[in-house]
Amino acid sequence: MPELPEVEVTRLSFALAIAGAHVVDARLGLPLRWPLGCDPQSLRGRQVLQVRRRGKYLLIDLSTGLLLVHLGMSGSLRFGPPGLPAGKHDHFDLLTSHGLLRLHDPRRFGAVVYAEHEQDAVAQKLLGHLGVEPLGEGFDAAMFAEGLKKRQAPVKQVLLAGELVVGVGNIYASEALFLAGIRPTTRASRISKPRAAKLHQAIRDVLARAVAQGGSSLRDFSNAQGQNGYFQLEAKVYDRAGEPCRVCAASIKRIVQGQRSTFFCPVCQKP
DNA sequence: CCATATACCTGGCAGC
DNA sequence: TGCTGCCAGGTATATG
Repeated sequence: MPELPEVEVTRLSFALAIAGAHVVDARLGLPLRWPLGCDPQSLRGRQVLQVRRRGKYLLIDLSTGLLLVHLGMSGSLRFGPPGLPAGKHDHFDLLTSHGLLRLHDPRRFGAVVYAEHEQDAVAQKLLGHLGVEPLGEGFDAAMFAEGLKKRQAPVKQVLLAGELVVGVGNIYASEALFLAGIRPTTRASRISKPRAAKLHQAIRDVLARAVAQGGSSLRDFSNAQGQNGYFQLEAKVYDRAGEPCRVCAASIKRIVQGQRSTFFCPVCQKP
């Protein structure tokens, strides 16, 4: 479900409210993608310092250690008053002095992982290979162009891999490639420097705009306060197979790349 | 090392 | 109503 914008929107919606809280209790539901890695009750008494984001991971810094939270395909976080009984898909609760942080994740591809330090092996196995932050200073057009040159895979799959740049998932990969006028099947290595620069800008634009719109709320996404996002209302190609391109009216195509759906305009996007 | 396939899991929906 | 098959926003791991 959540790509970088949804994760960032989630973070923004509860980070300030939870900062400074003390952990009163924690509980697990059914197993998630990876084990927590500690006894949830051992978190009692620790203070929540801040909530950061790295790619699609949320990092909840505690006075000792940190929690890495990933929303997988169907996860969402809620932060609100305690007391609501856990539903069948609520698989992690962090009860704090400021409220209850709850992970709801029907498919359980998400995870909450405890690490003593961000540099520890458990954390680095998940974070260590991640590419640069697309909305940060380190996302440089020239470096991005060079990175693309080294990859033979289709550009869409290079974006999804997250080793060049993080946070671009299946929706925003299709959207960014449309904005850049690049066919998703184009080999990354064959993208010229000017077109790479255009894609670089398109990625920044589409992600920043999606954050501003509160993310995309396909199916069940909403932020930690339960509010929906509106980005999907302005999707140019995603999930629009057979519908007219908003620019040239040609029929939007759907193809499969690496077992994932890709959408593009055959006229606006050149190989 | 690189590129691609597989596995994890539940629910919604179209079609019969 | 209920069955079947397909689809879904991710990514570590296995395989070629």
